[in-house]
Amino acid sequence: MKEALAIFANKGYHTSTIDEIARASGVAKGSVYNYFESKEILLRTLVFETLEETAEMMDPDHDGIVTVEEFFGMIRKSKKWLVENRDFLRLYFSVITQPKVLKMLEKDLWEIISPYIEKMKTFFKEHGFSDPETEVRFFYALLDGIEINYVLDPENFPLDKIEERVIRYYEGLLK
Amino acid sequence: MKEALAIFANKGYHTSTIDEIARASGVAKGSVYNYFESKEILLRTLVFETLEETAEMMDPDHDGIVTVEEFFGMIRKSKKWLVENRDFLRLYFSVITQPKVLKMLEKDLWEIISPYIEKMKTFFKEHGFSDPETEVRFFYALLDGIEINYVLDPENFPLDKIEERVIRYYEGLLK
Amino acid sequence: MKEALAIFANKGYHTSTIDEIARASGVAKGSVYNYFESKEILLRTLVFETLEETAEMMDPDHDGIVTVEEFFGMIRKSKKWLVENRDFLRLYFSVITQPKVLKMLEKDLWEIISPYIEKMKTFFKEHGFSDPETEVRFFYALLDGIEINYVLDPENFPLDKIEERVIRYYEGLLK
Amino acid sequence: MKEALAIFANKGYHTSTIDEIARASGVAKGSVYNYFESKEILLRTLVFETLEETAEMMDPDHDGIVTVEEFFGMIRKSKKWLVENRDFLRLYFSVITQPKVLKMLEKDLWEIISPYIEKMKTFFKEHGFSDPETEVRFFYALLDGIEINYVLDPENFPLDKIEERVIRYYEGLLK
DNA sequence: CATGAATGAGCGTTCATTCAT
DNA sequence: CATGAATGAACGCTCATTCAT
Repeated sequence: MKEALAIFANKGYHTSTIDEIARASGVAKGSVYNYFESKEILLRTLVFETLEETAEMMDPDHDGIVTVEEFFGMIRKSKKWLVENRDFLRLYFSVITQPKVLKMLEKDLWEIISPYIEKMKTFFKEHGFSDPETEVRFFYALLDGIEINYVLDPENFPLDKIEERVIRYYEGLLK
Repeated sequence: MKEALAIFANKGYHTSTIDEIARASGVAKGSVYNYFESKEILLRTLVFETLEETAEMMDPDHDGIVTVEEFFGMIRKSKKWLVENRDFLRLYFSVITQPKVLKMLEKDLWEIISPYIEKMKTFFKEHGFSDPETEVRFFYALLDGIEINYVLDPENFPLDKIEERVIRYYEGLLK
Repeated sequence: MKEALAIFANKGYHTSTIDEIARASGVAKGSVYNYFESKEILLRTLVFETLEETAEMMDPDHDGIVTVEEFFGMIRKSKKWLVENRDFLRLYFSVITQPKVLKMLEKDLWEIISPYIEKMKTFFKEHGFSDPETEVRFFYALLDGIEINYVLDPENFPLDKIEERVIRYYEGLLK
Repeated sequence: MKEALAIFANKGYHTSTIDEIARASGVAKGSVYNYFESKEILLRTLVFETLEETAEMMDPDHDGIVTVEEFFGMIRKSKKWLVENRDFLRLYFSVITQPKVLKMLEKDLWEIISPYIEKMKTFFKEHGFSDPETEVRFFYALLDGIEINYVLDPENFPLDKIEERVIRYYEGLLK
């Protein structure tokens, strides 16, 4: 799976071949099929496991209430993760923008993501935002936008400055 | 090209076939090759022409100075365009996140986009932002994030509310 | 036809396209079909006309009897023609060695060639060769071999010396 | 490869299809590509392997000196081989006369052939020929001419008589 | 008679998947 | 459970040929 991730991320799903992945992993092509029913399921498994790990790691709260510190902590953790997982994120974006693939993933993706959305909704609500629903969407849109811009041009995108910009912005809103 | 756009957008570049596009367009497979040297060039042409049109249409200023009204006008136009061009945008995102394809497009994309970035940089500078460079990046990241979220889930994404949210935010900053 | 010859000779029949030939000739693709029913017939016509011209030009005798001088004259003329028609000869060899094409040409080729064989048979017979039939075959095989060797490597094949070698050989036999 | 040879020889390289070769060989089309990277490489491999085998088999001398007996033996072996390998030879001639293909083969061909040319040059030199270089060229041109005439019309070409004719000729020269 | 856009059959090649060993 | 040869459906692309203008 490690090799598959690297290859999918660098060449794109359709342009990567099972043969390539097998060779890079040091196993025979046939062996890949002992672990994954199909190329699509390999991708799916790959994306999910990473996503679940990430989600867990990123969980801003482990007790049910998101504090302001946890909120900012999460933003900083996001950035760190982003830098360390460029490859995955590029793959992720390329996958979710492939209509067919999206369909196959979206239900499960939603299950991973929705609890976070709920928690953030509560967080914004408790800090006096009049439309927490929209606020969450706005917040995640902003993060997604930053991620995609970083992933597409990691050399030039001023990630640190943007991070500070985001934090200062929410500091203003949350105080 | 219209059919190609629809098909590429709905099925993804690699999953779409020339035969399909030809049939949908009511011409023979071979005829496609009278107009486009290859599948890749069809895609490229498609993306570029739409992008150039859009860029021109979206130009916030036609005199050299971006006013505050033009800035907000541009945001509103963006939203309108976004709604009307879901298909294209889905294709666009799926294309720029495909590593190989990106390489083939990036130089030319940059040529289309960079003038806008420059203008916006000047705009933010003249309105007293201390780091206009970062501000532009932040602004475009936000727009990209909104776009991608809308495109991936147009039914549920509260585009209107988000638009108002963005406008109110920049009103606060620009007054 | 001139352009077709050049192109067929340089790229081979199957690798050359009608489009290419039309463009090189300064006419439209469709026009080619006003003069030649098909690509194959263009080739056929080409080969034949050149072959007939050549045959006529090469005719060692115009009165029915081949003299020794005419015989040697013909050898010299052959060489001259060979140098001037490398292109055609390469095409010719590539064509007659293509089984399918051969079948389509062989009957007509034979009609062009056989009178010469007959004349040469008589020539050798009258000069005391015990097996004129074999002698003619030997003679033409020798010429063909020289031609093919020259055509395949015109820079290095010592055509002049070989010509002298052949002439001296037959001088020995014919005196 | 056996089937490929037969098919290439009988239909010509460009007119033969991989599908046909696969079917004749009793394997699937895709399997051909497990053994040969491309149609061109299949052809190349085919020609080379046969050529190398032949060259080795035809080697007139195994000790460094070509004797007169070995010389005549080689001519006789040539004839035998020629009769048994009509197919290959037809393919061979059709290949070397295809301009493009020639380019791709010529360097390697030369490496196979040139040692024989050298040996023959020495042979003719040691038997008192004033211009061994030309003599070798003449000799091989004669053989090539015979081969091509035989291959193009095996039913009628008097191969045995020609062989005797050649041998008698060189007996005259070498005594 | 010239044109060149349109056609579509056909081919080389790829690659996910299977399965006998 | 590992292997990798075999499979064949599928696709991009070519090009001889046609025909309406």
